[in-house]
Amino acid sequence: MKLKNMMMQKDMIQRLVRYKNALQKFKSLGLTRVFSDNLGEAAGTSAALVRKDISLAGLTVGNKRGGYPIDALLQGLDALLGTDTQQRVILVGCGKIGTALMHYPGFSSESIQIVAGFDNKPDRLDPDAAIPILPVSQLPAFVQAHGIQVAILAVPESAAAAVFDQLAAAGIQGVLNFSPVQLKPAPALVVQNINIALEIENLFTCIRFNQR
Amino acid sequence: MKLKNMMMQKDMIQRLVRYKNALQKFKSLGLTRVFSDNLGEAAGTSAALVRKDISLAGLTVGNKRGGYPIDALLQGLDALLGTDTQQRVILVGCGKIGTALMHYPGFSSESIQIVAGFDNKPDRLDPDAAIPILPVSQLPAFVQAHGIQVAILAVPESAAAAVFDQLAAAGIQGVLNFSPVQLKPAPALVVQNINIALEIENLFTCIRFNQR
DNA sequence: TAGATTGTTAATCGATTAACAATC
DNA sequence: TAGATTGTTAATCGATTAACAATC
Repeated sequence: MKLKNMMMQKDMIQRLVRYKNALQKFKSLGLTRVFSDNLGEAAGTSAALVRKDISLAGLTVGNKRGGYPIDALLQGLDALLGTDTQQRVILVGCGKIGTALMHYPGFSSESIQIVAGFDNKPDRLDPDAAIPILPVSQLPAFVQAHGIQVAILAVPESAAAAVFDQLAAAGIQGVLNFSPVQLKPAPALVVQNINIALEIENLFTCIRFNQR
Repeated sequence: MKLKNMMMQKDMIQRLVRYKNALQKFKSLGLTRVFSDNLGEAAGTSAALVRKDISLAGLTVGNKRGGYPIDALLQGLDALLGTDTQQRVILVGCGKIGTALMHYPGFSSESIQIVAGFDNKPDRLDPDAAIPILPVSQLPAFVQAHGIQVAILAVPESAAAAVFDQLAAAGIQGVLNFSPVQLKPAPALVVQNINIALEIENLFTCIRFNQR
């Protein structure tokens, strides 16, 4: 169960997480084994890459004939990626997008839990709600008290850079950034950007090129 | 103003759009020229890649000494990427995420406009609102009547595949997919996936690897 | 002019794919 | 056994970077 390749980059991690999700789906369907091409299709990659990834991750539980046993592979992936304990997250910025995320049904199924929201607008605060909404000033203490590692950043563009600095200072290690700001890549702080407007612009541009 | 390289892939288009946004920001700051390294930093790439992209896109308006004139470069990019006319989009699935997107402030600034929502739950319908919410059954007619090319897909996982097929059948050419489903890549239909839960899982995994 | 910056070519790097021997 | 599928190595492919001549 050792990595053959110490350096495991974002893309591969992303695929491994996809494999895990796909395997869970297969398992819930009652299957016990998969072939590399099934898994590849389900995860949106090629069979060759599935085999390569599994091999590189040191999870070679495959059988040269009968494919991969789903349970063993899932176990290996869980051990590698971390057991799916509740993944607690805070949400910074409780505007429209933020509040929508607060009750996003897709989270519960992945055992992701938003444990608190933070905002600076007084009328948005609600310290006694099931998911409390607190002033940003209380963020560092909360992060430390609860050992929070990951934050969702859903503040307006104008506030993004400053709030990001506060998150970094508070010891946050991973940020899912919904603001259209290119955050400075502080080392050892993982940032994942989701720029919705940009994605739509890209779509239009890709379409335009398709038409030529 | 011709492409030197006919094949222009998603990544490069994405960067070009980023350059455009960055240049607009620079311009609004009153600047008239930029260097490749400024632009690279603003767009989150390297100076070398900025020069390469600009060259490959056939936009060589640079000056071997004084950098790029912002206006000329913007004009070239606009011609290449398409003028920023209003980019009209429909929204399919008007749950929490959907309604949040409906009034997302980041869209207006990019001249993206959601012109209608579609849903199947009767209590969500609202045909007379500023942004009407219509039954999905009316989608094909609407798409055709208004020449809609791009749809945002924000329906629950269980409905995603079926609705996607309807979109394809209706002639939609680009889909921004918020559902966690790997949609089948119908040719000549561009799909951009945003899987929020997956991104958060990735963050946790990356963090875990950082800590080793 | 001297210095700086582009445009472009060549080198590198890494990721994906192809292919095939091993083997269940 | 024969057939099929993995695990792994070698080949390919493409994207990024490095470097530098051209030149403002």
